[in-house]
Amino acid sequence: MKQNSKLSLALHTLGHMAVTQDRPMTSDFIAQFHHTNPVVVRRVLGSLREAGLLTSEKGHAGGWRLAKAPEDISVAEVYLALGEPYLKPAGKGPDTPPGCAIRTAMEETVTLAVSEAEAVFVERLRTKTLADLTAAMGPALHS
Amino acid sequence: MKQNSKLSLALHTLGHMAVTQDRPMTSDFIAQFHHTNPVVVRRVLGSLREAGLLTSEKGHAGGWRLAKAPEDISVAEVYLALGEPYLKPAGKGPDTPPGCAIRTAMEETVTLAVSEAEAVFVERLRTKTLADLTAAMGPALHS
DNA sequence: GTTTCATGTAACCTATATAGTTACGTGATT
DNA sequence: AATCACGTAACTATATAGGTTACATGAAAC
Repeated sequence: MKQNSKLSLALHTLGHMAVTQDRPMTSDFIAQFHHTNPVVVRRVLGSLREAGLLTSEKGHAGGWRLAKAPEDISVAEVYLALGEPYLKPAGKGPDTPPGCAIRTAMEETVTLAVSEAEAVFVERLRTKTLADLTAAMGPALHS
Repeated sequence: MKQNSKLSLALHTLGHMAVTQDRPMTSDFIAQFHHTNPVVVRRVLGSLREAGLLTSEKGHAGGWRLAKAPEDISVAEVYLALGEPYLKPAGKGPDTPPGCAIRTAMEETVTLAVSEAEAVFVERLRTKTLADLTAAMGPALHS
């Protein structure tokens, strides 16, 4: 795994689950095909469960399942469920003095632009569902 | 300083320079009002010099100067000069297998959305110049 | 011409954020 | 009762960014 990898893991997992909906997926299995750790998988998917995108069950036939149909889950929902925007506002260190008007003006400008960019980002993701993505590739599904 | 602070430092500095254009500013002075280190200042401003936004001179009356008038420098130019987008594409770790079609499809979607968001971000910054920002605050300039 | 001042860079150190790991608990199924 | 899988806390490892030191170069002052 790497840096901004929560979204990557979440989408990769949901993509596979959209294709294989018959039985639940275990964290261990997911960890294998994403080359990461089961605990990390649980941490990330836990956020998605809280957002109502997944359900989890313990025990023998346990594991993770989609809580909704793939056509009812947009990529934006997944992104927002993780609660971690790509775009973080400029250098807002707590060390900001806090009295420099010039600095404040500059950062307000940047923060505003970031907000607008993020809105566009989410809007683009909102139009894509899991079903759209898996349908677009047909039966060529390995790994 | 903190995380994404290069842009913060660059804009803070250029803002002050737009107000005080008469004499050059030294890296030490800049480091003081931004609460950072002179070497860091030189590293960041070096990028701006390469982009043609600043000039630097050594020696007794040396330091940094704007290479253009404040009304001819947009915030976007500053951002682009730093060469480090806020938005980095999703988890593109080199560990990508590279053969999973599902994963690839998911990441293409995200990458596209990121590109569009970044375009909006730059576009917003393109309409703001240093002169716009310093003019908007009047003579209330401390720190 | 030598001293001083400022930038230019390389090399290294440090702090922080993030992912990975271990360990142990809970509930469900066999 | 044993097994399986999630739930979570606590710790470790690592990658990145910023900070620091050191030294070189060039320009102005003396």
